[in-house]
Amino acid sequence: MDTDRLAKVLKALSNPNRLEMYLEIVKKHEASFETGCECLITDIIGSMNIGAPTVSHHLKELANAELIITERRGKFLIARINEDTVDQVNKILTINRKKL
Amino acid sequence: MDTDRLAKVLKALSNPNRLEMYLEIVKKHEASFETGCECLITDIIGSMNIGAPTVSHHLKELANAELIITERRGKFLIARINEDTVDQVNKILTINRKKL
DNA sequence: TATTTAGTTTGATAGTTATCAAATTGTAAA
DNA sequence: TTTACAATTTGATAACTATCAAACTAAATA
Repeated sequence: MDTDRLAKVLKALSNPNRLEMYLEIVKKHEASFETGCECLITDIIGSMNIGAPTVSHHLKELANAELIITERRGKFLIARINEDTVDQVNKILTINRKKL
Repeated sequence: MDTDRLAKVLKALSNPNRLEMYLEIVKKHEASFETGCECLITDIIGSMNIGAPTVSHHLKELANAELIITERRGKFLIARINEDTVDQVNKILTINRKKL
């Protein structure tokens, strides 16, 4: 991942509401290993203090940055984490300390 | 670190030029374990395609986010990484996978 | 088919920001 | 003390963005 691409990913996470959404999706993602549950967008819209159009906008930003993948489940929309992107970001941002 | 604070840190890294500066400082920081060298801002100003006022502005954003610490060395300015902040950010952004 | 529910699109606005040129400050060297 | 170098401040501008209301589309259900 080059610097421009990384900057775009971080920009997608740089808005407080969007970051909160992302972290919520991560939480559901982590829990899903145990529960098998999926992250319903309708719950996010319900729990946040911003309107549906804004949530929709933020979702698209996160998907555009390839941080999440969205999918329709009948009437609902679900979001999943794109672990690949997250792992790459973490690798770049980690400080390589002197080997002991 | 709460969500708002994290968003601010990520915002500081969300501009391509600022991110490039930051990664440059990290690189010098990592090398310094071997070389003992410090990161001179004058080198960054010389190597980037933006003017000194913009570099100065970006530096302040990075320092404000507590990602770096700046210090005068006579005529020059040096920058150091604030490992604490970086470690905290990484911890939050890492996905906790199911234990085997 | 009519109605409700879930989410999107569009258009507008207020606020933010990256950048530069010009002027300025602080420090060292001649 | 003059000169040169390093970086900051100020003021301006163009571009971007978070948000909302209103209108819309898609899917399920009555």
